[in-house]
Amino acid sequence: MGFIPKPIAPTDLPKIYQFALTYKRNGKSTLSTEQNQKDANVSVPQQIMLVPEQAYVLKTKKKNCSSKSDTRTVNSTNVSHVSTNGSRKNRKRKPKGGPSDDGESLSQPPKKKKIWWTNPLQDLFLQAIQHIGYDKVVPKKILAFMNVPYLTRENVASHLQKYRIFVKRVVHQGRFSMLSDRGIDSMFRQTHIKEPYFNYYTPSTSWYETSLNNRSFYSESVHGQSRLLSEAREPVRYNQISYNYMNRSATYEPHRIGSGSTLTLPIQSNISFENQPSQNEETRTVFEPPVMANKISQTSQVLGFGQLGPSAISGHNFNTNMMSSYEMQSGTSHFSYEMQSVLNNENATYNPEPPANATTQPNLDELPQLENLNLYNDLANTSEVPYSISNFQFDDNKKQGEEDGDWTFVNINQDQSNGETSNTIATPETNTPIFNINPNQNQGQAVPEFTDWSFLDQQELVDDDFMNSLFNNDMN
DNA sequence: GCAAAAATAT
DNA sequence: CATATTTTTG
Repeated sequence: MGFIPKPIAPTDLPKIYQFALTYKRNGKSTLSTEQNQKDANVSVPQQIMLVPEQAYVLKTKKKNCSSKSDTRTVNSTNVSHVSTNGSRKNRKRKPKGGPSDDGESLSQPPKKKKIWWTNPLQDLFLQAIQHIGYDKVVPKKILAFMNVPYLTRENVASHLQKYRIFVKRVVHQGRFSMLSDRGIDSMFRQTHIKEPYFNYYTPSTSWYETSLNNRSFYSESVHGQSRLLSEAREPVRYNQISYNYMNRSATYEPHRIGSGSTLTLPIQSNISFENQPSQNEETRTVFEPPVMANKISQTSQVLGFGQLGPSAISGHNFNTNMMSSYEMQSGTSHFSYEMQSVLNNENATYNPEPPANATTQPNLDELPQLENLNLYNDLANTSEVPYSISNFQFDDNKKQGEEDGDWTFVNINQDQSNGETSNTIATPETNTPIFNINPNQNQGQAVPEFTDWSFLDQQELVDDDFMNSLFNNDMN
């Protein structure tokens, strides 16, 4: 006869009752009218008025003994669970505000409306995380940033929980050694894309798997080589994402910024160092270009994978993965641009601002072009591993995990003292070389030559890893 | 009936 | 607040 939007309120039931009553009396259905509702309100039986409590009882009973017959039972005490699993908790869940037996409970719907995380909401949510910083983000801050009236802290907390689980899963799966927040966010956002034209992803695949398998977000390898070894860098493409998602993702794409975007929301994350594995909390200098070129021997730290063996593990330290986003274009690095933004945000503390006010666009012209950090320019001039330009010392305080197949930070050492460049990957704690990563060199007997380069194909290694080394480590 | 999402409890 | 558990939804 009609529709009652969920959640069903107790006051909706008289209407149903009215329909039934009218039908019974007149032998036909009647749409709800003012008159009908008035009639209903005076004649609703007590049982129906108590339906909310009933429903709870019934639900509980149904779960245990699947008794569906006594729909009239109110306030049954036979609600305790019959646990078939001894270890399982067996508590009764009370609706918030606890419905009492009096009629007052009827005026307070015990259920909250279920939040539907639409794409705009989701975007805002992700922007909040980006703005606050992954390691500092808490529900309350997100809530303040989002400034959506009907959202509660609980809503946000629940969603944040899901987000963190997602992040953890992505990291653990090890498909990518490092992901910028752009990568993570776009993947996470995929889960909430509901528009039909996005639905050519395999429906039966869960959203994160779909995202992980969707390699079109990442540029293909060039010249049949690992991208890692190539200077050519294709821009990340967002072919299948509508413009409003692109806007957020291409945070540092200068030509796109401000060009009629619907989402010019805060683009810069506040990089937090607080949770970095550093002994002190003092602000560290993360950038010092002039030193780099003259280094003979240097070490940087990147994420590695299970190939490194059981010792190369860590917990889910993901704080640095959620850094500012950026986009590389072929041959042209925006890396220095990125660095400047990092510096700008170095001491940023949480400062909730309405998204509309948070559109800080870095001025490209004012940014020093730190050519020494132009990763891909350097790559163009070397046949060696791209992280050779890293001269940041790494922090040895990384936690070590237990499992094989997990990821960890590893040290990548470059030594040029012999006139030749040698690179090794080493354990983070003792800097013990695990293998030689120079294809044409063998760095000593203790270090087996490394031949399996397949892991280099797995991810957008270079920029992220390098960034990671910047944020994690003191300057050399 | 399952799994994901969201709500709610701890 | 983080996380565990339950409920709702698709």
